[in-house]
Amino acid sequence: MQILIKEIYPFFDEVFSKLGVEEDIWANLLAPATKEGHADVALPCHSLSKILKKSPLQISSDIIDLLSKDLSEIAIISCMNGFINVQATNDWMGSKLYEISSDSRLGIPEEDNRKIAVDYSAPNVAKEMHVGHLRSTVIGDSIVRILLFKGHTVIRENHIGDWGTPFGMLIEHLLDMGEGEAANELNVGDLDGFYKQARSKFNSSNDFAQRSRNRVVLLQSGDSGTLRLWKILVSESMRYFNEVYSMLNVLLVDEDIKGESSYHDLLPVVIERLKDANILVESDGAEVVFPRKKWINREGKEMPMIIRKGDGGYNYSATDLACIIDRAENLRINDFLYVVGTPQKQHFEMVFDIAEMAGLINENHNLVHVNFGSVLGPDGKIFKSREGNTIKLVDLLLESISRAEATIKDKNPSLKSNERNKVAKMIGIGAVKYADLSTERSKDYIFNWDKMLSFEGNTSPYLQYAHARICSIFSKSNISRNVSRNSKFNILEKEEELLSRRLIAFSSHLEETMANYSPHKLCNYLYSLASSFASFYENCQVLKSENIEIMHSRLALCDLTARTLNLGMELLGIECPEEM
RNA sequence: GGGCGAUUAGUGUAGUCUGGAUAUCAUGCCGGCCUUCUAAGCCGGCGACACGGGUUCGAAUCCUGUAUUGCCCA
Repeated sequence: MQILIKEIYPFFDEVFSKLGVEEDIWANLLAPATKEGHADVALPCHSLSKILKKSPLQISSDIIDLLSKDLSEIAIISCMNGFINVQATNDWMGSKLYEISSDSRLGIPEEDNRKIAVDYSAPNVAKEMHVGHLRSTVIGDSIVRILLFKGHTVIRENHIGDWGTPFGMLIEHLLDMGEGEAANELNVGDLDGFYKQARSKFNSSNDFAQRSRNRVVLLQSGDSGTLRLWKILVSESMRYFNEVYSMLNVLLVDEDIKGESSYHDLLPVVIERLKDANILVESDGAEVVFPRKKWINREGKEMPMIIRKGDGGYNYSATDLACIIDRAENLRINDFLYVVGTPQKQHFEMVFDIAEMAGLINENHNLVHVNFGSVLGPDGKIFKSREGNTIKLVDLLLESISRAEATIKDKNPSLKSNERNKVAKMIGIGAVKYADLSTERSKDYIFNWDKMLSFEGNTSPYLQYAHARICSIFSKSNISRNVSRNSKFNILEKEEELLSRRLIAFSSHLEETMANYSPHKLCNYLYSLASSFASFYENCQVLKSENIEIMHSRLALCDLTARTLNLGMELLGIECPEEM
């Protein structure tokens, strides 16, 4: 209830200055109540006890005596256990709801524009997308959507793995197979099959292995014939990735692709910069940098970050540093967000440290590793199929859609089949995405069909269901959604109060969500909103209200709830059907 | 060996950054609610901060030790 805090702040300011308490002592104490049932906003007085030389109980009651008259329009003030409790009045909430409802942004302010790069998804050319890519893609996409909505300039960067030694072997395999045949296989999405065949030939045939090594040299020296073949691999893979992206309904498009190869020309610059900064040293034939923070390896020796290997090949770290130069100096980015798994934590700490040591970035740049945990199977190990293979992301999504479709058939047989197809996609894809987004991102989670597709608990189908029920009310009435946007909110029942409180809190929850790039906070909020709507729905008749004013007020609550759910879900990258 | 993280009802999960009241929510189990807007729902009950020390008026939250566990280290 940040809105309420803002509103009552001046009143507290006045009282505290009378009492002679400095602003920086009390200002942080005024915060949302820890328990929703107690109040909207609370101020614990215990720590003021030493300053004012009185008991917390005495202080809280003194303060409310000085406050209550002035605030009665906005909130009811009470005190208990040394806390001052501030509870918004229904009238005040009604007027806030009216303001929010008449705003197309639902009360979410735009922020001062920043230029932000979000690095996410990052599949590998000629390799299948699996659940490991799911989290990066889904979390990154939600963060992008929220930042855009908040008014920032967002550069999406999809760093596909399109360079390095495996490409020698892949190109040779493509030649063996014949271009047409290979393109075909990649196009139907059998990337893993293609990669595995190449890999097994590489392991079993010395001749093939030698050809592959020669091919890498040709590729890296820019041989035009080789580059042409390489481009076939890249473009066929991209075609396939785009299919997955469109299925997932994420924003990534071809323009967002930044292959490792695109930093190729910058790699020598990286070496130069590190040399200029006097931090590049030679170690075992490799060119390395020792970060300021010490890391110890298995042998107990201080561990450097390798920039360039003894054979002259560049490491990932070099590409990462090149990318930092590009962002800082060409793109002029303020915030760099890396949506990459937790196992890469040490890597990023080293890279960021070195970027700073080399002066590639300064205090105006904000580099954040938006890390996330792994998706685990039912056994608690990295998610694999029963045969021990990695599971293709497409198969996973298709299964989710077909499971959703079966449920719809069962629960709502009257839905027409073409409609059912559309809804099944929204529910099936939404379920997978929501399951991924709704848990605190740094934690691992166990992939569980029954749970994510359940209509009970904190799931996407539950939220979509709440939305569909609201749409159904409007379709049963002859009142349009627009009409209820001009209605007054008249809050009477306790279910209406709770729903109203939560509707008003949307903007502050979205704020918190972005403060540390945690979409799960938005999920939790939307779930609590849907849940308070469900109680309202059971206990407060809308279309059969006692009188017309109450009906219009309730319709307005329904409309605002649906819009909030819809916008919230949109920011997560999930669609809400009107009927399901 | 070094480093980083995790541990909250039977199960899952929020809260931990920034200490505050009776620890969130769900699932599960038990008991209620459909002649009324989608019961894919709602209402009520049961049940947890890994363990020890410290700091504090106050600790799930901060510090520290132990146990268990996950991940990273040319």
